[in-house]
Amino acid sequence: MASYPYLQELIKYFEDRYPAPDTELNFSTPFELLIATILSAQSTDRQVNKVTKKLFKKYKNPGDFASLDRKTLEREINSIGLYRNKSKYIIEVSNILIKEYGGKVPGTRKELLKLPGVGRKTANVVLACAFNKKTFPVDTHVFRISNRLGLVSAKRTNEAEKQLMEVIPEEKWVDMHHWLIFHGREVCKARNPACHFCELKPFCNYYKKEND
DNA sequence: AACTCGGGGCA
DNA sequence: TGCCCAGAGTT
Repeated sequence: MASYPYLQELIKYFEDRYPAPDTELNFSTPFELLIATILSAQSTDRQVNKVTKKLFKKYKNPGDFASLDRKTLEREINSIGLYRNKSKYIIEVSNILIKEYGGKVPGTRKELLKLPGVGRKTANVVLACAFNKKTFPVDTHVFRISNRLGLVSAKRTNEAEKQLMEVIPEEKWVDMHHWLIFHGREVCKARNPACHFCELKPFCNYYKKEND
């Protein structure tokens, strides 16, 4: 069992400083969570939340989306990047859910990954947040920050996923996912990270490397 | 492994 | 204005 020497300090730092994670937990159904997560690819939560708030007032279940004309859906979500692809995915997913899964979101990774527009990260978010399954969603931020902090040493997201699940206590997986994303977006950016502002320097391999 | 989708945020 | 991004699919 791997361990991380600064784990308790890290968790306390995030708990004290960063807002309670709510992005993925705010949706009332697994289906809404799935759609919102598909929409979130390469897009900020502000963009996505703005759209989903309106969208889910008009359309709530797979049936509402399955019969939708693509142009109509595109107009609803065109303030989000990649909106043509996403419209297509959402309508296709909705039809598959109706035909194959009785209108419900499937609860296994294998089934989720077969849905168009659903990759490893989206599947893991749905599994973790809607089905309480043991997964650790890894996106580019989680991957970058967990490597910089030495939580993992991984060249692929799948490796990082496994190592994070070994190092982080299970009850903190979803929180840590959001904390790392928040930290990655606001402070520990891919380029020009705000190290001067970051109190995690003592734990950070990236900072050490840049300053020796 | 590289390329594509894409509007909005930010320098 | 130009650069980049809370991914996934295609070639």
